[in-house]
Amino acid sequence: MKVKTVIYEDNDQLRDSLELLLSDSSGFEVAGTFNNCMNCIKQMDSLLPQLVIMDIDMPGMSGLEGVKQIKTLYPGIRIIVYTVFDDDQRIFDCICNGADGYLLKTISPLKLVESLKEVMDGGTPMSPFVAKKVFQYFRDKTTINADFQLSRREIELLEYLVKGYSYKMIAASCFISLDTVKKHLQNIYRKLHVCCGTEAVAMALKHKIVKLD
Amino acid sequence: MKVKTVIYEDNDQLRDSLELLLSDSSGFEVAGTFNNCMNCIKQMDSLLPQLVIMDIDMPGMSGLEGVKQIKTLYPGIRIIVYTVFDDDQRIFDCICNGADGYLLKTISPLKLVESLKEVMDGGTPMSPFVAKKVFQYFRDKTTINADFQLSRREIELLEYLVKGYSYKMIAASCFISLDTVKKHLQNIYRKLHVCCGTEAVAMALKHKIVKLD
DNA sequence: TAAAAAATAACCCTATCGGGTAATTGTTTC
DNA sequence: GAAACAATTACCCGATAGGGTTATTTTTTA
Repeated sequence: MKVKTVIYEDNDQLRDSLELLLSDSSGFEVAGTFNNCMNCIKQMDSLLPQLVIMDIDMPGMSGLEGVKQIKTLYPGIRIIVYTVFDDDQRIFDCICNGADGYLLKTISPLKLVESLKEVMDGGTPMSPFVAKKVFQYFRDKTTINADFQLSRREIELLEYLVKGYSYKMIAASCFISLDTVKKHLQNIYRKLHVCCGTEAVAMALKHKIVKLD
Repeated sequence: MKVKTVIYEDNDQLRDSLELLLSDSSGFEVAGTFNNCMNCIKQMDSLLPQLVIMDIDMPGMSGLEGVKQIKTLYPGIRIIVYTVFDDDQRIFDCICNGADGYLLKTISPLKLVESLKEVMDGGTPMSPFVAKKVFQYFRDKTTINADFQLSRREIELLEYLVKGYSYKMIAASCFISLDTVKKHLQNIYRKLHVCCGTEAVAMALKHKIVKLD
């Protein structure tokens, strides 16, 4: 049983090359090729493919929007983004909108076919450069950039503040006086270099001093 | 020039197999093999490898800790995590601590050697299952879970609040009266189901209504 | 064009916030 | 054992936050 595939690619030559490549490759059957994805939902309705190869930069509607629409209505259809763009924004947008793989056009035809097979096996193929960006993203996002030298007690009070507790509620929860709460918060604001509670909450969450569930 | 490699793996049989596999493979040279990574830094100091293959579950010190220590002192050494564990926590911890690849032990010897070559070419090899988890993580993390029906203006004011602006400062920045600011924030608090500014900031950041840089 | 929603503004009022100053008790750390 | 630090409490005081009520204008939507 061959994999029913639809190709979205606005470059005529490349689109024909892709069709030829897949027709030659045992395992794939090209059900349709289009130079834009403005009617992608209608095309999905009528062609019911198992796999979509999607370019990003196309006239009318971007491939990103196409991925979003198709995945919303047909979450089972596998979508491989195939593009020249390697910037963080587009990569992460496509992933978040449901792409099952992200391949740069620098990939060899052999690797491309391998990747298409991989995605039909439930895998998530991506170009090495994309994989690197994804790993880097995790490292950047989880690195705690600052040590504000807050004491254990101060962090505890800060957690209550993030939860939206008033000074009075914090005092009751910690079994300490209101004045002590004020003193602690005052020290916390000084250490965080902020001047009010709202800013302290933003700072605490930004630097992951306290976590949200 | 062969790639100088060190192997950390507490299963004696597997460790020997790995050494044999890499010795057979043109391109790699095993500089040392160990059944724990308690002295990994000293071993790095003396062996100065280009590549480390790291198991996670080892006696004494976990491979995760090993990755962290080695990457802190020798960021240039490539580290491939090679393990049976496929849970989110361990995968993401290893990535965040600097692993350059994450391979499950279900991988074939051929693919393993390919992946080691890939990482030395600057790539980031990972098992298909790991790639899937990573993509899924992005989708989960960026999905906005709630629609609070805030107007454009309300979101604008909320952004100022997150920055730590006082009501008065917001009024000045938006060129509106203090009373209008109060009214807007009152509506915002009602829509977010919170009762004060600090809680609103936490809610706004939690649900990504506003972003931090 | 009518209705609904968003944005604007004013007034009143009280609880809370948050800074300053000063002092007492335990705990670490050197 | 002295010194430094963390945690605690108290008092004073002014600015701010935030709720209630009412009303006008502008923009959006049906």
